[in-house]
Formats: sequence, structure tokens, C-alpha cells
Amino acid sequence: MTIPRTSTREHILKRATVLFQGRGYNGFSFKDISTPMGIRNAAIHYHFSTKSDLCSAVMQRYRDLLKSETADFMKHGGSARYQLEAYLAFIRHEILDAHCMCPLTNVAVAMDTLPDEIRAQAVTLSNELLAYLTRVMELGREQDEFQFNCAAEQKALSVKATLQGAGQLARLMGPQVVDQVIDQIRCDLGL
Amino acid sequence: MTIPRTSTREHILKRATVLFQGRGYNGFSFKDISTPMGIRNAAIHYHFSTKSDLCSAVMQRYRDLLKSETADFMKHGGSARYQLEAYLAFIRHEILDAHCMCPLTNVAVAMDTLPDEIRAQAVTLSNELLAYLTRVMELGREQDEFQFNCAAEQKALSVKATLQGAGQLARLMGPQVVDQVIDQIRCDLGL
DNA sequence: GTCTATAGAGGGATAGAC
DNA sequence: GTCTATCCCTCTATAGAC
Repeated sequence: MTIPRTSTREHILKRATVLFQGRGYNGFSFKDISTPMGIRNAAIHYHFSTKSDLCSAVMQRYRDLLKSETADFMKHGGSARYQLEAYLAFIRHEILDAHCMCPLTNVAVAMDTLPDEIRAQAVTLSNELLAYLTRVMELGREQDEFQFNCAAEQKALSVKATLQGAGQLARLMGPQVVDQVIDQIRCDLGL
Repeated sequence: MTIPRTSTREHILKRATVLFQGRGYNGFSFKDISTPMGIRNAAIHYHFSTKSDLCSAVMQRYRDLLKSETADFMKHGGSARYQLEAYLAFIRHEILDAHCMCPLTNVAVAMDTLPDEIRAQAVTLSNELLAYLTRVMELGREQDEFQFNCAAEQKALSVKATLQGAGQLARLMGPQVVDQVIDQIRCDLGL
């Protein structure tokens, strides 16, 4: 009946994820994690020595999640349309159900106030994200599923930027924003 | 030889604008304003009773700026293309020269941690911004300058979201992102 | 592995002198 | 209109008991 000792660590990480992606690095404190969990701040420091360490682990976790999700997407036949829709569904879920922003948003906003470690994670994540979307765009054009007349990198960048913005505007203008923006992305790809 | 007494207030407001739009509400303190100005925190409190008041004034200022800028844009002949380009140039300048985000980004990210006053200003600003862009899109379609087959509101929303995202990705991936994304916006309007 | 206790810094805000 | 001085709070982080 013993609870596995990774449980607390995982629980901390999950709450930190929601808080970091929901409010940004400077928008939450250890208390926001410890109090709801019924533990003390010192317990968090046992698992993660600093706030920077904790948030770095959150970023790493997001990168791992993205890696496994996109690998999953690619298993399903290789249709670019499928891979695009799967990614859009992932983002849509993050915004509407988890009320989370993409971590890139939170890092970019507070860039100048953050530890180097966090910034480095964000740069790596942005490269990984863009590399994935660029491949999807290339594939979509090769397969004549998507229509656009510019570099695939540029189209991928534009799609990612649009989704980042959707997460923000949804908080201010309401959840319907997300589906409208996603619909427009499809539209601009000739879908 | 007396310096007008609005000078300090204006100076505070200008620095607060850069800090708020550059780091977010939770990413700067009164010290970041007072120390470079060579004054004390108490002097700031004389002009703005709380941090919420100060940032609310920053939002109001941005709304006023936007109002006068867009009114200016409309004086120049009424071409939708001109009005779009003028707005894009304004945003481009904010991101690349002033290193500032649109205040909507900063509010959206820390939404749950902000005073009601700031949130209300952000909602109003988002409505004003979208109303302007929607008018430009409608005009552009009427004049056969822009091509898109969805509601003008949706296209405006998508353009705004894309620009919000561009500001973030530029910080992580470099300034060239802004021009690539802006180019893609034109492209997706058939320009 | 979690606790209590506390250090030590920094935050916003106020009172009262000048 | 700006200052000094101070209050009170919150924050991250550490030491040492259990």
C-alpha cells in the first residue's frame, strides 16, 4: 500500500506545469504548489533545488511530450493533413481544456528576467517545433494537400505564430477565438 | 527655465510602458523605474497611487496612441492596402525598435494574477483593435485588394493572432521572424 | 522525504519632513 | 513634488530535527 516515491515529484511537476504555462515564471510562487498539495515549500526544494531547476524540468517535460506526440502523429499513415490536424488538436486541447499557453509564450514575454537555463530550453523547443511543422508543410505540398507559395519554413513559422496568438486572444475574447483561428489556418492552406 | 511639472509623470509613464510591454506586469518593479531616473519609489507613488494605476495608465496610453495612429492611417486616401501596411509598420516598429510586445500579450499571459482594472483595459483594447482590423479587411475585399473567403472578423482575428505570435517568436528565433511572418500575412491575403 | 524555523532579499505602499 | 524612513508582506532558499 506504499505510494511510489516518485509520486510527489511528479505531482509537483504537474502543478508547476499548469502554473508556469498558465501564469508565467514570475506569476506563481512555491506556495501555489505546496499549499494545494498540503506540503511545505521545503519539500519542493528537496525535489528541485531551485525555481529555475523546476521550470527547466517543466520545459524538458514539454519537449518530451511534444517529441512523443509528434512521433505518434507520424505513425498514422504519413498524411500531412493528418499530422497537421493532430497538432492543431493538441494545441486546441492545451488552450481550451488545460488553460495553458505554449511555454514559448511565457518565456518570450519575460525573456529578460529569466535564468539562462530556461531561455536555452525555449530556444531548443522553438527549433524542434518549427522543424516539425516545416516537415509537415513540405510533405503537404509534395502530396498536393496544402497550397502555399513561399518557403515551407516561412509557412510553418506563420502557422506557429498564429497559434501562439490564438492562445492569448482566447483569454481576452473567449474560447471561440481558437476554432476561428484554426479554421483560418486551414483556409489559408487551401483546405 | 522651470521644467513643466508634467515632465516627471510623463517620464515615469514612458519607462513603465517599456517595462510593462517588455517584461509583463510581474516582470518589473518600481525600482526599475526609479533608479534609472534618479528618483525614489515614493516619487512614483505621488504620481500613480498604485502599480495597478500605473499600468492602467500605460494601457490607456496605448489605446490613445492606437486611436490617433489609426485615425491618421484613414486620412491617407482610404486604401485598405495603405491602412494594412501602416498598421504592420507600427507593429514592426514596436517589436524590432522598441522591443515591446503588444500589451494584450502581457495581460493574457498573467491574466489570473492581474487587477481587474488591467484586465478590463485589455478587453477594451482587444475589441478596438479587432474592430479596426475588421474594417480594413472589409474595405480591402470591397475594393478587390484583398482575397479571402471567410468572414472579415475571422480574417482580422487571424491576422492579429499571427502578429502577436510574431513578437514572441522574434525574441526566441531572431528579428528576421517578424518580416517573414508579415510577408506571409500579405501572401495569405493574395498580395 | 518531509517538517519547523529562519535567514535574507526584495516587493508595494505610507507618513511625515522639507 | 521629492525625500527619508519605515512597515509589512511575500518570496526563494537553507539548516537541522524527525
